[in-house]
Amino acid sequence: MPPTLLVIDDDREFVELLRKRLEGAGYQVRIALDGETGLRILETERPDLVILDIMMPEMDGWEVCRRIRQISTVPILMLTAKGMTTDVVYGLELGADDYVTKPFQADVLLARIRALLRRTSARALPEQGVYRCGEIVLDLDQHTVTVAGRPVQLTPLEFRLLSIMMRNAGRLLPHRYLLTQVWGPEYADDIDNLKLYIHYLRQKIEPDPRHPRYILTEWGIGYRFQCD
Amino acid sequence: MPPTLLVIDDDREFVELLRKRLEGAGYQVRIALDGETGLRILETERPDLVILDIMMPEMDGWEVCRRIRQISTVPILMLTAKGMTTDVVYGLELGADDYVTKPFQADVLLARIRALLRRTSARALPEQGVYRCGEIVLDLDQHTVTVAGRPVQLTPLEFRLLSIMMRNAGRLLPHRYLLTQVWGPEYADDIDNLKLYIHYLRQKIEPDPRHPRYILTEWGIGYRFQCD
DNA sequence: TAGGATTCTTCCGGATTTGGAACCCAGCGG
DNA sequence: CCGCTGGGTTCCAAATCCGGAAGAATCCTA
Repeated sequence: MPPTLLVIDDDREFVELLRKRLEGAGYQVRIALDGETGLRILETERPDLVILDIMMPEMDGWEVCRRIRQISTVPILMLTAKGMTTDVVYGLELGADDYVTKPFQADVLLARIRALLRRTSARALPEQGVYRCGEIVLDLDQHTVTVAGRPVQLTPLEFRLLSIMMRNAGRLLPHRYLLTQVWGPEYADDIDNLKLYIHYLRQKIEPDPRHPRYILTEWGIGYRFQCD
Repeated sequence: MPPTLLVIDDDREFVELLRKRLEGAGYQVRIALDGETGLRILETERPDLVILDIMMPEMDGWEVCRRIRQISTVPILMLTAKGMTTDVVYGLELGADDYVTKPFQADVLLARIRALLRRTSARALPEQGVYRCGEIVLDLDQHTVTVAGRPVQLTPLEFRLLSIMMRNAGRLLPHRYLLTQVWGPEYADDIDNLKLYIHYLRQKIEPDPRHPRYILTEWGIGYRFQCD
C-alpha cells in the first residue's frame, strides 16, 4: 500500500499536473480544492503527508496549516509562488515541516517528500484517536476494538475496514470508496472481497449478525456505519 | 539544556559567523573543520542536529553524509554554495533531511533548524531514568536490565530494542516503527532482523519464552510490550 | 591471527489470514 | 412461475506471517 498524499490547492490545472507526477512516483493522491475540503479529507482518510498551497481564496494556507496542527501531527510541506523569506519563516513557525517555492523542479519536490516521509516515519506510529459508536469502541492508538466492553480480535484488514467506516460514521460509503481505501485503487471493482469482509465484521461486532444494527447495507451503492 | 548543533564546514570565517548566529539563538554549537573530525565529534558528543557543508577538501559532504547515516539517524541539514537541483536531490537521497543553498537568510536557516528539531524531538521520550514493567527493570542511566532482580546481559541492539519497547509500553508498535527506531529508516522493511531480535529478547527476559507475557505479537502489524 | 561475541541471512514447519469461487437467498419485473 | 440482480454465506486453497534453527559474515579483543 503506497503512501497517501493530500494536495490542498485551488489551481485546478496545476493540481492535475502535480497529481500526474506524484502518481507516477507511486503515491496515492487525494485532491482538495479548498481548505474546508482538505480538513475533511484529512480527518476521514488520514493521509501520510499534506502538500499545502498558501494562496487560496476563503481559507488561506496559513489558516489551514494552523487548523491542521490543532488536530494532527501529519507532516506538512508548504508550496507557494511567493519567495519572500518572511513567508518561509512564518510557514515553518506555524508548524509546517518544509517549504518549496513555485516554480520548482518536480524531482526536487519528490526528493523532499521522500526525505520527509523517511524522517517522520509517518506510516509507522498510528495516529491517536478513539472512535465510539454505541457499544463499539475503536482505539487507533492501542489498535483495539471492544464491543460492550469485551475486546474483539480483528485481523489487520478487518481493523482497517472498520476504522475507515467508523471515521465516516453516518455517511454513505460506496463500494468503490471502501475498496480503494482498504485494498488500494487496483481493487476498486472487487466487490466480492468487500462482501466477505463486511460479513466477517458483522459476525464479530454485531449483536445479531442477521439483522445488522451498525453496518447497514445501501442496496446497489455501498454501506453505511450507523451510529444510532 | 539547549539542543547541540554540530557544524561541519572548512570555511573558518563563515563558520564563526554562523556560530554567532546559532549561539545567539540559544543553541550550543560544536565546530568541525573537516569530515574526519565531524564524525568523531558526532560519536562522542551526540549532537541533536548536524549542519553539513558539501564543499570540503579531503572528505566531501556527500561522503560525510553517507558515513553519518551508517552510524546515526541524527537529522542532517545540508548547506552548499551550489544551487543545482541534482545536488539537492542527491543530498536528500543520501539521507539528508533538508537542504539550504548559500547565500541564505539567517532566519530561514534558523526556522528550518527549529522545524527539524521539532519534528525529530517530538517523539523523543526521556532517554534517561528507570522503567519498570512487572519483574523487568530497565535502567537507562546505568545501562542495565534486571529480571526479577537478576541482572541480564543484553547486546547493544537488544538493549536498544527493549528500551524503545518499554518506553512505549502498552502501545502497539508496528514493525516499521521499531525497525526505523533501532536500525534506521533504510532498514524499514527488514522484518527478518526484527523477528530475530524479538526472539533473542524473549529468550532473555520472558519467564516462559514459548508463551510470552511481556512481548506480545500483534499478527501482521507489529509487537506490543505489555505492562501489568 | 585466533576466538568469541554480535549481527545478519536463509530456510522450514505450522498457524493465520486472505481472497477466489460457488452457492444460497430475497426482491423484482415479466 | 421464471430468470435476473445484487447481497449474504460457505468452503477451501493459496499467500502471508510467525517462531525457531542453523550457519555465514562481521567486528572486537586478545
